[in-house]
Amino acid sequence: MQQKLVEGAEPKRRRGHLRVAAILQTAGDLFAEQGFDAVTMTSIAARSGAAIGSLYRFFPTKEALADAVLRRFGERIGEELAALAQDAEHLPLENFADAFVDHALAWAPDRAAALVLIEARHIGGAERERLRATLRQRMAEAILRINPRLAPELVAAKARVLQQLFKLVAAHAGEGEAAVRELRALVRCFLREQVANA
Amino acid sequence: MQQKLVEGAEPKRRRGHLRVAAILQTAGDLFAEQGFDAVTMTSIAARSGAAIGSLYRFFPTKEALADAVLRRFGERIGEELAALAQDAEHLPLENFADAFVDHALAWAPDRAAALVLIEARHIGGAERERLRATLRQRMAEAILRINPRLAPELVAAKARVLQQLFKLVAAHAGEGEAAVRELRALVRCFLREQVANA
Amino acid sequence: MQQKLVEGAEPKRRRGHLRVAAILQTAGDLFAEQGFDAVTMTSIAARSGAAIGSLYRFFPTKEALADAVLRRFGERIGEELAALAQDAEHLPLENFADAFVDHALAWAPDRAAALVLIEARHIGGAERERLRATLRQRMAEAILRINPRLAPELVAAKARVLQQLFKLVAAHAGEGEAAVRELRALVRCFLREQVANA
Amino acid sequence: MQQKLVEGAEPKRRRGHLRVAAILQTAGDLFAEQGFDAVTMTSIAARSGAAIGSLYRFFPTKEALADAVLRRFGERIGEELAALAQDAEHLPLENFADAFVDHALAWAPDRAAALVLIEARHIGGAERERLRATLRQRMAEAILRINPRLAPELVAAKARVLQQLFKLVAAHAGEGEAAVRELRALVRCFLREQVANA
DNA sequence: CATGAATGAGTATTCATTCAT
DNA sequence: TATGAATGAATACTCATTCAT
Repeated sequence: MQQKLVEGAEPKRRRGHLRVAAILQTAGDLFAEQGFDAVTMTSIAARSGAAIGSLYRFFPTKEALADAVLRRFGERIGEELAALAQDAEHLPLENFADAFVDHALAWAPDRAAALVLIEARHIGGAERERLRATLRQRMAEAILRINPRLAPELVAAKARVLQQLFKLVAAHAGEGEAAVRELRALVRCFLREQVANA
Repeated sequence: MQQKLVEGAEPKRRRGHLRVAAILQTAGDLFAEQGFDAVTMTSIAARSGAAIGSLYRFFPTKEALADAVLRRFGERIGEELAALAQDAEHLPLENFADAFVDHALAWAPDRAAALVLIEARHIGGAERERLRATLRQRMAEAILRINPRLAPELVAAKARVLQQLFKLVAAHAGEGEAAVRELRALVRCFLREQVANA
Repeated sequence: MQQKLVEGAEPKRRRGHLRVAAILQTAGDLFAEQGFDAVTMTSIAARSGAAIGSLYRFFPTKEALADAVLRRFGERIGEELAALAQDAEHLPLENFADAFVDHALAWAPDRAAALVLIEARHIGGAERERLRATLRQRMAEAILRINPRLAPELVAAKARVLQQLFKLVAAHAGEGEAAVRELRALVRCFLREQVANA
Repeated sequence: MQQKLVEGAEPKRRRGHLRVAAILQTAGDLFAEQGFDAVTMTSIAARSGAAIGSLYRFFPTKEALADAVLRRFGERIGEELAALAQDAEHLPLENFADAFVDHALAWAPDRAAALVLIEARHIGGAERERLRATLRQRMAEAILRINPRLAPELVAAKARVLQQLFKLVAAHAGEGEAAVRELRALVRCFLREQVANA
């Protein structure tokens, strides 16, 4: 009804950039702790040390903020997984499986916020789909590097499973040695039998 | 609607049971569709044909209602999984793996509500923990039936993985033939190498 | 996004009717005093003795409430003016002019709220247009009764002027004898020269 | 408003004047378009090309700005009406009536902003009263020129009516030939019977 | 002086829960 | 006992105003 003059603009000064980063971090933490709906914009503002008005200068709605959190997560994990996919070529299968598990465990804390937001029905499906597509793409790359002769539709199906395995491993973060050993074995089993020797 | 048949208690009690069941079912459906926070007590009442006041007679708070939904889910899947665990003794490993996958896929719709509620941080951790414990217990039984010589702590670790595999499979519901084949292979792989031959 | 169950429903009990009437009256007064935007739903609730939630049971938005105020005004003044238009037949021209002025002066306080709301850009044009059309219709009836031979397009143009004269007179409420005499003369002048002898 | 007008002040002062004029014009337009409350200081700044901070240098509050808009309108229409009042002496009654209607129609767009602000209860009654007094004064002058023998209190009452007639005519801007003819007749009727031959 | 980022009180609206009928 | 009208605390979002740069 009225032009949203600068709303949602990129911050122009360093202080703005720092503030945006702080807000995103805080928001991610809170979303992970309490879920999308339970988190109030006021609480995000308070915990990130910003005024409520400042929050809205950078993110015009709560959903836009959640979108941004998700996007930032997508960018960061996208890069990480690209590097991981690279490893699929150099590393022996066993070592790659271990690297895969290590990555998943390391990312577990950050995943929490992303999971909450992906599950939340409020978040624009666009951002969600983009993230999903990115992850699946990375998984497909890894699989193709391990076994380049696989048919495309098989790659797709296996990429989905591998992606779920990433989630599965992350869900075990902080469970102790025995659990990690089981996970390593499971991933190796999958990579050996369903990818390498498919 | 009917007031005093013969002596009151019995028919009333039955009516009450039916009403409670209807409410639980409706609530579960709505939670699955829209998430815990998005569902209003009013909408649950309306869709289940109860008055809002009646809702509060049976469940003193929204969280209590969610707890009850979760508990009912736990009871039902607990029984199902007990039966599944039984099969572990009679069936050859491959067939058990298939049965496991079939069960997980069949339960997928009902899982939706449970997942939403487990994720929701409002739900009393008690109910959540009880559900988790039940499921893990059933998984442990199945594993022990496949390989009774496993050490208890190993059984526990593997039960957790198996439980996550149940979730992983359920997450693939409606994904098509190729996906299901991958899942069957994955579960077989796990059962053969990490349970039977551990 | 979710069914608005009973929201905005007609009240079913007497208490509800009284409450609705009180709210409409209060809202009209406040709108007249302070203008649409300056009035808060909270202040309407407080002054009418209702809880804010009760306000929203009957009127789902602030605009809906304003619409209702406008509609009630339209209904009441519509009836009044219909009676006035009747008089155009029985009364001599001079007396009708006086009656016209008297009516306008009597309605002045109620007009304030209506004017504010008609001016407010938020109010649904539908309600506004309906009110305008009603008033113009009554004016046209009066004019036709005074001079039935007038061509339709002339009637329309003169009805608009007469309607504005109604407003003009109302704007003079509380101005004293001299002013009223001037107004009576003006209206007579208009009716005699531009309606009766046109 | 002027601080120390010795050196360097001139070009700055001129720039300031231009800027102030631009702001007043923009503010007037926006108030007319959207109403007092709906217009934001930010939007006025943006549309007038000024920084929000500059806006507040010239006008300490939103109401002060509205006051200034109203004052400027008063000054301009005051001059116009003074010229119109002059005509009352030279022109025959009929021609003066036509000039009156023409002026009112020509001023209609500018009136919009003034009307909005006069209606808005935020505006200091002082400015409002001053404007009203100016207009009534001009109308009284015109009336006295037409009929110098009228008693002062009659002049006052008739001036009020004439002022309302100005508003009434302005409200008909853009209504077509037939309407304008009616208005001319109405004004002539008033001037002839209630002023010239009173 | 000019700028526009930051502030936070204030607003419409929702919904879990209570309680009079 | 059943009902659903009433309650009001809580929440997302806006915008006049200030002040550090």
